[in-house]
Amino acid sequence: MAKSWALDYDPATCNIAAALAVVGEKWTFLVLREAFNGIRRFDDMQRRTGAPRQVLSSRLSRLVAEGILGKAPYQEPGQRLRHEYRLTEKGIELFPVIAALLAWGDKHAAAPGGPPVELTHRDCGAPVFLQLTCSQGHVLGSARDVTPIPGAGARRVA
Amino acid sequence: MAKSWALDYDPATCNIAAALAVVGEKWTFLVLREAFNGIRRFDDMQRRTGAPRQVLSSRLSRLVAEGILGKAPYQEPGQRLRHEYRLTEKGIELFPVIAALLAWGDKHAAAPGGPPVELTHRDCGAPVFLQLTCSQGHVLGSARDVTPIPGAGARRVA
DNA sequence: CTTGCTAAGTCTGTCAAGTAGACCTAGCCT
DNA sequence: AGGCTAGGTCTACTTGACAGACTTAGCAAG
Repeated sequence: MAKSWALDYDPATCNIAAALAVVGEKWTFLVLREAFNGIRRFDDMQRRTGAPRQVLSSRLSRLVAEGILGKAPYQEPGQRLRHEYRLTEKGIELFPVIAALLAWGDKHAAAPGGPPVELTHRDCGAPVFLQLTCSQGHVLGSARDVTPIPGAGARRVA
Repeated sequence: MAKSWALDYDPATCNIAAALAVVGEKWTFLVLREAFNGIRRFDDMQRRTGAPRQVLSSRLSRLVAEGILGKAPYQEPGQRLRHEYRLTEKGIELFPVIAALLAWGDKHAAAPGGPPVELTHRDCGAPVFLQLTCSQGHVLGSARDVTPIPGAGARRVA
């Protein structure tokens, strides 16, 4: 690899950093994992993530403020009014991030005994995975087949 | 959605948590981003991520210890011996995580002016994106088409 | 040979954030 | 009235992030 073109561009504009500013904190991903598992209640979240209550409270508020989770009141019969947290569309679109972490974890950080959870296609039941694809329809085998190039919003460094 | 099956299983075994234990810290993703950009030297990393030198030092050591980066000596003519950090195969396989964050950031957290970086297919130049696919060849439109099920390593909660 | 420069760190003091555990509150149930 | 539960908040402690100065090795210029 030659000297990287990236050195000539300003990294401050990178949207990875922007995404991480919203969801990059330690417990946030675990909260999202549980949200994708269908967990919606504070105490279930707390028990399953192990996050301190105060941190969980703060992360949930943040995710609601960012529009990744919605907070809605609901009431079960004979119970008092409660709130539940559900993924919004914006939140659901974070799924590839979670799926990619899961795939990597299964391969490189797995506990013995096989994967504790598997993703399947709702319609046919077959296992689901992430694939790098280009708009010409080629399937890419690895990140080595990807070339990052400066886009419309790129700014040269002074 | 009915009561989640997930409540009956132990979340401690989840490989997402295992992955996050390795790469889940605040600056780690930015370090990886720069690594994928072809940045290999400490000072370039420091300047581009903005991480405090001490934190960067500690994150790089961690990533080397985990086998995600390799530290190799090299020498340019007329220069003294230096070290560079390069992604290992294990590190390269984290690319989908970065790509997923980038895609989400482009859509939901973008600065005006368009994406600062785009991913293209090395062979044909067309834009690259992540696609959820099942082993039957179906392309999934959204996370809603995915059903997580307990896998071989799942443990019921007592 | 002394002084300076650069890359790649380490050291120090300060301050924000995470953490454990107790406490609080509203509504329902007995 | 008293107790239970979900969903928090309060307090005190400990860890980690941070900025800025210092260190070290090797090359180079004076």
